[in-house]
Amino acid sequence: MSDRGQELIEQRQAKLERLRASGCDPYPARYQRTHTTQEAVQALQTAEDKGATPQEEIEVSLAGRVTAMRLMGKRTFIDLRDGTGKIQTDLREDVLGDESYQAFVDAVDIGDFVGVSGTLFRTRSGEITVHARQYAFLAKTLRPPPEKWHGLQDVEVRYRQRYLDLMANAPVRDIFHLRSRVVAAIRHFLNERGFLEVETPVLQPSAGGAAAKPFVTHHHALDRDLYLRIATELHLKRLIIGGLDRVYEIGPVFRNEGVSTKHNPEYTLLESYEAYADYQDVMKLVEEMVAYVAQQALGSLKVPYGDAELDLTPPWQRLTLRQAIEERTGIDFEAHADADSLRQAMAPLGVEVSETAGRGKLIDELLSTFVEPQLIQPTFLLDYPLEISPLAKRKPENPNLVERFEGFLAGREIANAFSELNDPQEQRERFLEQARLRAAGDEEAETVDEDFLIALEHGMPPTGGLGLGIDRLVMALSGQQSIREVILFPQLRAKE
RNA sequence: GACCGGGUAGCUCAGCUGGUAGAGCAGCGGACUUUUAAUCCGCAGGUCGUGGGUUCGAGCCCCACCCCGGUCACCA
Repeated sequence: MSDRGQELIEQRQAKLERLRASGCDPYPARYQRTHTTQEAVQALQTAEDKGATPQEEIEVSLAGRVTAMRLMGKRTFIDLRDGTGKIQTDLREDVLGDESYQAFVDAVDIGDFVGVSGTLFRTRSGEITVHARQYAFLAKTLRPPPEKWHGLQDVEVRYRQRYLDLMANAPVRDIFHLRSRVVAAIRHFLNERGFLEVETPVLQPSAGGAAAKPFVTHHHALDRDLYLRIATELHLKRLIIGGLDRVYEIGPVFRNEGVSTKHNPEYTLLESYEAYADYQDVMKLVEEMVAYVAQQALGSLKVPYGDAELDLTPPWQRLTLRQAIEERTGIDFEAHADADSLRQAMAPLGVEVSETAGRGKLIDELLSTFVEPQLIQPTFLLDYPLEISPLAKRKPENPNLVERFEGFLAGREIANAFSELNDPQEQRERFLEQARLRAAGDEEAETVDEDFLIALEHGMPPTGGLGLGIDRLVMALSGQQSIREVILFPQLRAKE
């Protein structure tokens, strides 16, 4: 910290000591509020609407952070903000007394938490204001807050010290209020449909259910490595097997991969499983759920997106993955039965692909490069290649494809779902194929989960399963282009 | 991991072709009893990301490193 920064802290510490010396506790244990700032504003508006006369005074005690001060000699205006809003308070020397007024002015800083009690009135310019008769310091601050007008712009500080970002930037607060409403709406939607919310282990002996590298940790007492989950899928299916016919979990999963505007190593995933449903049923569930969430959280099914808008009204566009890729690249992957053939067909497109990529990886490359960025309006792509879908059930009429869809919105994948594979023998074969890929160097291949296979052998009903990225959904609904803007504490490199 | 851009006062930002570091807000002192980014007068405040180098002289040029952002790679 520079001398200047230290000087600003010392000035505030001196004020703190002055308060203490005068017998004032700068950090009292409690303060009795009668109103939030919002309630106080409403109280006066309600009284005015009823035609109250100015003589019928409304007494309030409220508390908040000082966000602005206008000192005018014998009178000082202070803006107080709490979690509900902001109100102006008016402190006058002739009301508080010389000594008390001066003590306040000498000690207060922007950022301090202060309580004020008095009566409500409107200033000449119409601002609802508390005419203060008493004040109390509730928490003295020792560091200066970000600048009031431009807010906090430095993205590094915004992410590392998110509290400053929330303090200074109202639109940031709005995003996280929105995020909370989104999650609440999802829970309400699923609960109403008879889904049971459950929690499954974060620490797992082997991490399965998705193609991703896990984080490894170690349990000392058991002296064994454990993995942070990369998905909740395999445990939720065990619950379906156990007879909990509709289950869901909302929680963090951890994937040991790079960060980008679309990826954070830990993110929040919704997974749901419904017995006796297939992927067509899940598709309807997703579009209805997202529409419901938007209506609840935003009050509209139309969401601004740049100059255009996203229209979430069901039904969403549906097309097969095969059609989508052929329309945008001219390549029909069904006409290329092996990786070499497909790689040759892709050569003119100029995409870089690794020499070792299998046919499924190549198809996925076509999807993510040429199709996904163009899927702005909500769209379902159906019927994915078997080799990149080891947990999904085959299409009866085409054994190379599975009953799987992904949902896209704002050019990003937000959902992935399938008719779950419930044939234990086929699941075992699929795992063994994954094990071969892993042995060949694919760190993201599924591991054979023997315990899960035993569970499947006890019988799982036909089931439709879903994974939906909460962060990406919130990105689309809030118009954000970076996942860091919708995660309170995104992953950053540790700083000395 | 590669490439591009960025890091200057507590905050927001200027800083020319290399010539002794600037503003606004915040702070401190003063004036001020209807302000709303209050206003007015004055003052103070800098390891220019870090470390080397070139130069008479570096915020600016060169090298290395750190951190952030973006693109790519990675990531169904």
